Amino acid sequence: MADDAPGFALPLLLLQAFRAIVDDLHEELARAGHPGVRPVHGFALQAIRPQGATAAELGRRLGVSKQAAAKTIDALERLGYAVRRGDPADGRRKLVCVTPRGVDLLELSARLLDRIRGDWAARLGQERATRLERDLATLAERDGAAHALRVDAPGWFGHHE
Amino acid sequence: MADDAPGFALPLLLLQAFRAIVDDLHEELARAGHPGVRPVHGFALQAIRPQGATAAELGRRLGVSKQAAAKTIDALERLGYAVRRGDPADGRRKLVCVTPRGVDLLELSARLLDRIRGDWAARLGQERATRLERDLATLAERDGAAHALRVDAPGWFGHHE
DNA sequence: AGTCTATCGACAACGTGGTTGACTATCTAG
DNA sequence: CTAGATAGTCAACCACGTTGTCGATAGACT
Repeated sequence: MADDAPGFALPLLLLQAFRAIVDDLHEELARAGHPGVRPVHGFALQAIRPQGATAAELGRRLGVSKQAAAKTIDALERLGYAVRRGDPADGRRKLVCVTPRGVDLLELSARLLDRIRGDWAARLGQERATRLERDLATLAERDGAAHALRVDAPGWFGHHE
Repeated sequence: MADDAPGFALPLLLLQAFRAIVDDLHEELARAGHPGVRPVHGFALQAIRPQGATAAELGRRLGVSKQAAAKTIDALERLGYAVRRGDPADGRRKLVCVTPRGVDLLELSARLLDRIRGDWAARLGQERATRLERDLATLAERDGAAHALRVDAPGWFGHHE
């Protein structure tokens, strides 16, 4: 810290970069026939794939309650990206599966994110782009272990613990 | 993208790194006598400094409504980090000022963030740390202009537009 | 002065998206 | 067969944003 950037710049930069990428992605998704999709949908769809998941499983993967996961699934179902189907092997479970439209969304997102990554890799240079990702992975570690996804957490940012 | 990392890794990495830093910071803040403070408080306090601000100004700086800003100010006041005082020159305005405790929080946060930055700079090397920040700044740009703060936006991430 | 308009801060109502709790149905171990 | 764990759903609640409205004040214009 005896040198240049003050420490508080880093989290700002990370957040801004995250928002820039996600906003860019969803602008293009909207343009490409997926106007209603929100960031959380992509995360959830990713967490469902590839074998499907139940609401409780999805909740665990996303770090939220099964009730919250169920609401997200409701939204995905309403938007046509997922369907619930009963599990013949277990009467309690309802397997959530990604629809073809959901698969299309994920594949399109992957292509767009590759394109976005390609854009800044072109600006930065391939070598620095790769190193940026590697260094970010280092940053993302805490206590040696990778920080779990935890997109969630109402009030994580907000006014109360 | 003909090479290594798939594009979808990048936003994940950015988000995880952001959370890792912020969680680290607030763990230490809690240990150092600021247990109740949340990320949003630091952002707001920063936005108030150095000359103070009214609720409406703060809302504009943070990209939220003045009512939402007022609620944040309520929290800051309750926690002892800010005070509202009437403006003798303008009967409508109530100037929000950072208390000594608030200044202490900001200075401590700055020191801790410098320390956190120093930690990973030590792991990465000074040169790469500096370049990481520079490259992140490039990433954070959209349409040439820096992405505004916009910590806010209920449902930006969530289920509806 | 008087009036029009913009702004401040506050109050209320509402919406979204998370939470916990309770309940039933079903699976599984003993 | 029974006990306990677990799936999903319903209901209540809470946090944190929103918009709408309102009275008070400031400033400009007649």
